[in-house]
Amino acid sequence: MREARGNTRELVLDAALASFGTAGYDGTSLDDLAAGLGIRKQTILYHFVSKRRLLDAVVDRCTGELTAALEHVLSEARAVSTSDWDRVEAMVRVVFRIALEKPVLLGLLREVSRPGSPGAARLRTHLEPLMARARRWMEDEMAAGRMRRTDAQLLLLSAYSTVVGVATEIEVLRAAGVGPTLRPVVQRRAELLRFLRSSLDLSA
Amino acid sequence: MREARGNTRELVLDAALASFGTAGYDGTSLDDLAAGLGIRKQTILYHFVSKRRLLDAVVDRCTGELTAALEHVLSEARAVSTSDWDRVEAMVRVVFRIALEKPVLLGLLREVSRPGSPGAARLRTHLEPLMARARRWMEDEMAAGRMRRTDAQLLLLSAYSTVVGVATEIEVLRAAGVGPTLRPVVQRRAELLRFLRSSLDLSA
DNA sequence: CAGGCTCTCTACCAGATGGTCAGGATCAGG
DNA sequence: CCTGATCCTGACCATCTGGTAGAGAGCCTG
Repeated sequence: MREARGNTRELVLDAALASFGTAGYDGTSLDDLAAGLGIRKQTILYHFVSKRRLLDAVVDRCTGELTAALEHVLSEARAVSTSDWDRVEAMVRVVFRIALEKPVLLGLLREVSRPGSPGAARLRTHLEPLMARARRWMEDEMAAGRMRRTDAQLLLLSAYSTVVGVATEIEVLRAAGVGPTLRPVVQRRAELLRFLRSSLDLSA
Repeated sequence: MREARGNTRELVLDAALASFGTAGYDGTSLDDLAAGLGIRKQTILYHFVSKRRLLDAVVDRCTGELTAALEHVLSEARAVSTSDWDRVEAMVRVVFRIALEKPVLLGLLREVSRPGSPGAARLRTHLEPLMARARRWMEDEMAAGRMRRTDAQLLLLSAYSTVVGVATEIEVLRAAGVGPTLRPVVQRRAELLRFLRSSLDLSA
């Protein structure tokens, strides 16, 4: 029996992302995952050797998407505008857009960023270059006197967790029945930007 | 065979808190939990009927501790000072102190606050009265013109998630090897207070 | 001492879990 | 038409899971 595809891998990745992001890694069974796809568990194992490697593959794809989106918006912003603040704002916007369009991705991030979680290490190795790059940028800005001088690493981690926190909050709101209204999201984004701006103390 | 105690229940609760907070609910097995205590799993089930109820008990105790600490600091602050802002600040301080002293508690909160997690409902029922109370207070403040008029529920949820986010961040820092230095924590707390102050727009 | 209560244990179970193995179906190329 | 590669599956397995049944040990009370 050979179905239409070639895309089974992708389908499995999608389903795995959804399940890992909502039920968690331990809360996901290969049998359930397969059943949801009308497939047998052995098929999953054929494509991804083990459950652990399936998680790795999911993390790889997601961080890939994320960094690609960030790269894209960065290069675009660099082409159009000269202001550093515009670039920061663009990045925040893209993170929020992702959070709205693909909420499961936030769930996965939450699941996999727990210290001690399988895949936490992998996430870190993927995010490390981004962090390093941002840190270098901030240190340059500080050296040039365009940014208030503080601990770049700390501020960066703080900004990261705040952005992710706010984005996650959207999910909480949705779960609390606040509904798909866009207003609170926009409001929160504005507040966050204000906060970041004062933290960074950028001369716009 | 009867050992020295009567405190087995408490020991199990402690261990369960630690395991649920780090490995998660699904990632915790009663056998491992028992083995860590030099005990058989059936003893755990004797005290807490089922794994699910064990989680409930852990959540109950933790939210109990938390609300007790908040109540305490609130009543104390009310006795000593007259300023609303002092009370807010005192509450933030107590949350940070808890986060530093009992980091596992944050882990549990993180685990159990995931939408769809078992015990999420229970957490909500425990936190609801606190939230309602805070909302009433904020609405009073707004009515009296001492606070900028916005969506109280939204602002509250935002403040909650920010506080918890920052407190959790301490754990992330610790995991990243930033060490038990107090400086970043104090710095973050100061930033957070500044942020809350501007959000609330309290006339101190 | 008898009998009950509290606490912990051994023994056991049915179901689910991740994973292995061998084989069946389909297709491309020689 | 044969062969090998790709993709998928049924049968099977060892292990672990939460949970049950029952017994025995220490303790208190009548």
